[in-house]
Amino acid sequence: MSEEVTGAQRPPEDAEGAVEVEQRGEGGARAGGDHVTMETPAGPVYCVCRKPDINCFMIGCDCCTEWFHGNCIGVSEKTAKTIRVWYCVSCRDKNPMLEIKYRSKKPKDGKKAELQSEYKTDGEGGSSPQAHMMDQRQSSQANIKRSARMCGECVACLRTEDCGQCDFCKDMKKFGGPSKIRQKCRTRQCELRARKMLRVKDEEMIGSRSRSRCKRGAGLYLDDDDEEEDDDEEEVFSESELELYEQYKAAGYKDLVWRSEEEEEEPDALRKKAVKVKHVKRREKKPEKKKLAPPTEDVKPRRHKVKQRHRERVRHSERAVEGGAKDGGGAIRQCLGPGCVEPARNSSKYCSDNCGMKLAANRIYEIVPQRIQQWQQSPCVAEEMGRRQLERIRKEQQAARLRLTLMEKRFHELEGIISNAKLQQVQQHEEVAEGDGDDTDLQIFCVSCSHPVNPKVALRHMERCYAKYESQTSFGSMYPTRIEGATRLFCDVYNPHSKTYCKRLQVLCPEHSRDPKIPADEVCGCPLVRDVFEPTGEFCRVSKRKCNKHYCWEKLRRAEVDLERVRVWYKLDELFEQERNLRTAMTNRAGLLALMLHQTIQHDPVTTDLRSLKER
DNA sequence: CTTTACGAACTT
DNA sequence: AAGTTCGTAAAG
Repeated sequence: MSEEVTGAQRPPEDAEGAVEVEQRGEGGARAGGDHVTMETPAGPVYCVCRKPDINCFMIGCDCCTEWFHGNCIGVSEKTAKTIRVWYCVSCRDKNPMLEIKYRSKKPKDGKKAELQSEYKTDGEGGSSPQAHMMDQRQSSQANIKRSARMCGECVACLRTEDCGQCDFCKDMKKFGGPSKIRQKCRTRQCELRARKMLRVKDEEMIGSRSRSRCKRGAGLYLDDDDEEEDDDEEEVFSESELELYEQYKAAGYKDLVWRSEEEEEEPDALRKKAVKVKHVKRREKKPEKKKLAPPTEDVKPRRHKVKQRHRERVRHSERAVEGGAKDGGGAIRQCLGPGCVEPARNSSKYCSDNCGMKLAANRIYEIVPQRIQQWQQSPCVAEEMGRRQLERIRKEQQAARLRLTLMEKRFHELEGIISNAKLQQVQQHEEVAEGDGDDTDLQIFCVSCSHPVNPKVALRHMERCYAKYESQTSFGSMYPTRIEGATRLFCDVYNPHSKTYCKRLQVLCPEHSRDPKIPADEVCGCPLVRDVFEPTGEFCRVSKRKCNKHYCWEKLRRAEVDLERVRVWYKLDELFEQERNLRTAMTNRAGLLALMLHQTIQHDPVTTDLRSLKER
C-alpha cells in the first residue's frame, strides 16, 4: 500500500485538539465532531482506549469522524482495504441504519484500482470484515471529498469555480500559466484545513471580507486604541477574535490564551502553543518577576510597551465609570463616543455604532482641514509628472489612431485590388512560360513534414502542410473579441469543449476556415511587381489553380494588413489602459482617505530632494 | 519561517 | 493523456 494511503490512515494533523474545543465558544463551526475527542491537557486522544497513539494503523468512523486503533477494534490494515464506508460501534448502536459498506471487488492491482473503486463503484455486498480510509471518503451531504487540506464543508471547499485572478489560478495551465506553483485557487483553499499561506492573501481580503477584518483604515478611526498598534501584523481581527482579544486584554493576559486566526484554523500549531503559552512558562520560571511586573508582560518588548500604554488608557476610561475596575473580565467601560457617558457594549469601545461614527466624524473634521492645508503648501511633483505623462499618452494615442485609419484604408484598397484582379482573364499560353524554367530534379524539404518536394509545388505543399498541423491545435482565449468598428480581425469561433474563442487571425485560421474551392476559370490575379516593391499595374493572369508562384497571395496580403491592424489596436488598448491608470491615480491623490492615511514629510529640500536638484 | 518549485498521485 | 492538487524539499 502506498505511503499516501498509509498517511491517510492516521488522524489528520489538525485533528480536533483539546484547547480548541475548550476555547472555541461556539465549537460547532468545525467539520468534524468535536464531541468525541475529549480534551486532556496532554493533547488529543483517540479510539475506545482513549490514548493519544497515532503511530499504528488507524481507521476513521464515517459518522462521528473519530479515529480508532486497528488493534483495539480488531480491524487489520489488510481487511481495511476492502471497506468503503465504516462506522464505529457506538455510532451503529445509536443509529442502526448505519451499515458498513464494502468494495465491490478486492483491490489486488495496486492502489490505483483501489482508489478508483473507492470513488466510482457503488456495489454492495462482500462479507469481509471492515475498515476504511478516512481521508478518501466522501462527505455524506455534498459529495465533496475531504483530504488533509479540505474539511469538505466550508465555503471554500464547496466552491468549484476557480477565480482565475489569484496567483495560483494564473499559474494553472487552463489560465495559460506555466504550472510551476501547482496549487488550487486561493478562493478554494479550505478555510479550516488548508495551509494559511495558500488561502486568499490578506490584502485581497480587505475588500471581500468587508469589515470583519479591520487592519488599517476603518479600524484606525473607529478604534481609538488600536491606532498605535495597527502596524502589528498579528493585530488583524475578525469580530469574534476582537471579542476574544478584548477579554484577553481585560484579563491581563492571565487566563485567556489569545488565538490568532492562524491558530484557530491550524489546531496543530495551536496545540503546541497551548502547551507552552509564553506567560505560563514565565510564571513557572520566574515567579518573582511576575509579582513585580504588571500582568501585561509579553515577550516582544515593543509590543509590551504599546500594550501597556494601551491598558493604561483603558483603565483610565474604566475609572470614569466604575472607579477603577481592573483585571476582572466583566469590567464595564465607558463609551468613547464624544460626550457619551453610557457604558460601552460588550465587544466594543462604544455604546452604539452611532457613537463610533461620531468619534470618527470628529476625527475627520479635526484632521482633514489641517492635512489639506499641509497638502496645498507644497507643489505636487507627482501631479506635474502625471500631467506630462498624460500629454505623452495623448500624443501616442493620436499617432496610433492615425496609423489605424491608414491601415483601414489599406484594408479597403487591398479588397479593391483583389476584386479587381478577379475580373482579369486567364491567359492560356503564358501558363506554360510561368510553369517551367526550373530544374525538375531539384528537391527541397517541407518545413513542416520534412518530405522532399518539387520546388514548383513547394509553396503549395508547405502551405497545406502547415495548415494541416496548425489546425490540430487551438489558440483561444476565454473571451470573444469586441473591437468596435473593426471588421474581420480575429477568427473568434467558439469552442464549447475548451470554452474558448479562437484568437487566430481570421484570414489565417486553418482550424476554422478552409480555403475556398477555386473555380476552374478563376485567374490568379496577383499584382505583379518590378524589383520587389514597385508595382507594374499588371496582374498575374495564370489560372489560379495552376499558379504556383502566387499561391494564396490574397490570404497573405490580407493577413499582413490585418496583423498590422491588430497591432495598432493593441497599442491603442495599452495606451487607453495607461491613461485610465494615470487618471485614477491623479483623482485619488489627495482624496479624503489618502489625506487621512498619509502625510508628506517636508525634508530639507536642498539636501534631500535629489530630483529637484537634478532639474535645477 | 515563508516562498517557490516540482515529483507524483489523483482526477477528468 | 492532460490537467489539478498535494506533500515536501530547496531556496530565500
